[in-house]
Amino acid sequence: MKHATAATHTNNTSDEKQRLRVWLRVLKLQRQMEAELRERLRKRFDTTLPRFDVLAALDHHVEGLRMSELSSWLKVSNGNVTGIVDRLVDDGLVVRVPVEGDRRALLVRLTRKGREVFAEMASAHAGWVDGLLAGLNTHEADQLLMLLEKAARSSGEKP
Amino acid sequence: MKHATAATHTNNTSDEKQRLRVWLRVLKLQRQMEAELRERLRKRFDTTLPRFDVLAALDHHVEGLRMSELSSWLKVSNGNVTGIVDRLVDDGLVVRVPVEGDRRALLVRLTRKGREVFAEMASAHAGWVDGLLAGLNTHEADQLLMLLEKAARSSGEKP
DNA sequence: TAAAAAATGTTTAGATTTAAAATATATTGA
DNA sequence: TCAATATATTTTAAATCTAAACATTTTTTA
Repeated sequence: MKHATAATHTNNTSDEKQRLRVWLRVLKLQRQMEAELRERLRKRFDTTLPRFDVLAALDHHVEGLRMSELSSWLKVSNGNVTGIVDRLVDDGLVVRVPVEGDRRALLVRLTRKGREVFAEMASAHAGWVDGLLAGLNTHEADQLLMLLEKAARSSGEKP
Repeated sequence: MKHATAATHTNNTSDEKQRLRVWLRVLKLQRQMEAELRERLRKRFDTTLPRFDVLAALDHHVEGLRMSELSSWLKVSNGNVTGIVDRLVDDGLVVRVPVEGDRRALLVRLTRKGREVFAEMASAHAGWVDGLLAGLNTHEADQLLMLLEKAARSSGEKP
């Protein structure tokens, strides 16, 4: 017996185009929201998104993170984090603490001030995101969560 | 008669958290895919994502785009495009053409070489995206498209 | 029509970003 | 031990990015 035609089992052009559209729409949403959030962070807190991201990561990991853990958590390059942390140290929001037993490594931790400042920012930020995505009801947000998770898993496997 | 409780009609904390998770997952997917696509563009074509984006925009608009149209189409800042186009001009992939009747404006257009080079890149790029999102079937991709569109519309209205 | 306002693009200053090289420290193996 | 290797971080070079300042040109308006 013959197999079904290729189109039944493999990707055809229209599927490829559809997935490309998905990717372009992810990009569009991300850029749109990121631009809005960046502007609000700047106007209200005089800070930037990368700094907020670092503070969020450190707030989530109360015990602190090594530089390399920080960069892999944020999915940015290693050297990148150095400059951002430098500025946060200047602002007194984080500190670099030597790691006992490994003089190569440094633990980055929030200061008390850093924790306080971040709490304020995080609250505003969550409200902004909630407002921007207010057009999605609970069911839609659930579905989106699930599909995005599946997409991320897919794109994370392949490479 | 008393009104229903607030939770019935307004966003509660759990909804806010859920929308925040949606945003974080959009970010994660975008960063993951963008990192992968950037690396492949670099290794295979020795180019960058921003340059690819400009070429794509110009390929889509055969008649050419003004600098300001280009930056608003790509949703990046005005001055940003200047440098990227500069480099593409150096590479002979695009040209700046004066606009008749408005000596302030410049039209950016692909050269023949630019069109040829982009065609190759675009084909590979579409294949990469398709591969990265291969874990989504047609129905899921459709749903994702719809939900992302709705999310983008929502986040685009508020501001 | 002359001055003000708006539009277009570039330049500038500062921050972020990656990839790659450099530096410092730790671990391993002969 | 001590050289080779691995790990952690910083530094560097080049590109990108935003916001704001700037120069030109066009449009509006008084």
